[in-house]
Amino acid sequence: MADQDWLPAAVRAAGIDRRLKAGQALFRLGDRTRGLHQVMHGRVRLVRVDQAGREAVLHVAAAGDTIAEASLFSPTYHCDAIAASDAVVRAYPKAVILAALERDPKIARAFMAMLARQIMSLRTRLEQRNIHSARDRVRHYLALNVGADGKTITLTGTVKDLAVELGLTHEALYRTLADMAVEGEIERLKGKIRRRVRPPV
Amino acid sequence: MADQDWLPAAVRAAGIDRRLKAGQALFRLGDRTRGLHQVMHGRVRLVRVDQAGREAVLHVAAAGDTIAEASLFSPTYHCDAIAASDAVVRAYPKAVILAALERDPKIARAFMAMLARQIMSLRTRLEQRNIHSARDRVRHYLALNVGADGKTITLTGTVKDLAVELGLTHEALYRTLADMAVEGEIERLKGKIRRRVRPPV
DNA sequence: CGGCGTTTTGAGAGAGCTCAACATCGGTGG
DNA sequence: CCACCGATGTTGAGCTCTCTCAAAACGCCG
Repeated sequence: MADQDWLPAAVRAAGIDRRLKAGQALFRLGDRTRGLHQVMHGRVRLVRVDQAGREAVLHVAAAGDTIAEASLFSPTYHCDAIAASDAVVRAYPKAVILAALERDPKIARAFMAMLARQIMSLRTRLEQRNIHSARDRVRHYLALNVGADGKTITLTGTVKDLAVELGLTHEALYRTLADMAVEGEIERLKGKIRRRVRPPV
Repeated sequence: MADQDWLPAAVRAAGIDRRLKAGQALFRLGDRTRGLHQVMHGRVRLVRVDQAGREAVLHVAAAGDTIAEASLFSPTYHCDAIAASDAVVRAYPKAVILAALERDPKIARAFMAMLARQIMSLRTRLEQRNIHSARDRVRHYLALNVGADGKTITLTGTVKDLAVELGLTHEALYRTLADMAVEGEIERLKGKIRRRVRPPV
């Protein structure tokens, strides 16, 4: 989640930085929870791997985001955290965070609000996965990620990454984007997609 | 979430009951949030409806569960709540809840833990939706919902309901269950499914 | 320039969806 | 008590869409 502002200065001071290479694991499912992590630089994927070896991306944390807030209340992590790029992650000891939450209702409230936002975000993603058509799934994504102008979407990574996030194969996504571009529903720019409000007939 | 125990007696006393008929809406996406709801009797579905009219079930709350915890921090609801059966729902005013959370760190902590559990549960469902094969999706569900004996799963509703929760058509689910039963992977009982550890060759 | 990952296009197959028909069960009312 | 009715449960057949496997063009970086 982007809003890490609830972290009080006293807690931030207790953070310990750790450097990760792309592909390196910050923690694995089942590991004992050490505390709260905050991405300082780079990006970290939260994933679960099923027995077929398929990766389900639960969340992609960018610089500023915190990771594993839910694990503060759990003895072990419930997913893998893998660096999506070279990254720097700051760890805050569990006890320090919990103490801060106990002490200051304002901090606690901000934390709860952040958890609540995560719940809403996860529900939105669950809704997205209920959409069967690749095109509609893309439309859903675009609608939720338009910028302030209401028509430009900035891609956070490669199209391949987006495919994983959307739960599509990259081929299917490429084809869908190509079709939509041909039909004038979208324009494809460098690292961006522009939605056209009215596709030309 | 099943754990509503964090609700202090003072707050519970402020609850106002409301009776819903099957299919009736408790609230709709976009409505102004009034507070926290707790299902006293019956079941309530949290759903989002896409433009194609397809319903994505985000959560099914049973008796004792609370609803819309996340909406305490949001001005409007972000999904629909529809009674899945005749139901009784108790509403707690937002201000009362927030005051209790502010006052008592223990309550706050219990609330945070519940939000955290919801996040984990949603992530598990997201993982489930990443499984393509109907059979593997059923297996995933069964594995996560076995009872204490490690092999019996109690169905909470109809098979049709389960199909919706799994994101499958009811036909596909019926067929999958039938196949699994024929091959001896499961046994189907009245309202229950029993997993067989070793399918006979 | 060579290598690697992304982007792109092609062809085929499989799995679930859709439409359709029918069986089954529980409740309701004559 | 039985006929009726609606919803659930069940099975069939065809189709569509995405996945899978394959191959090639492109772009970037050492």
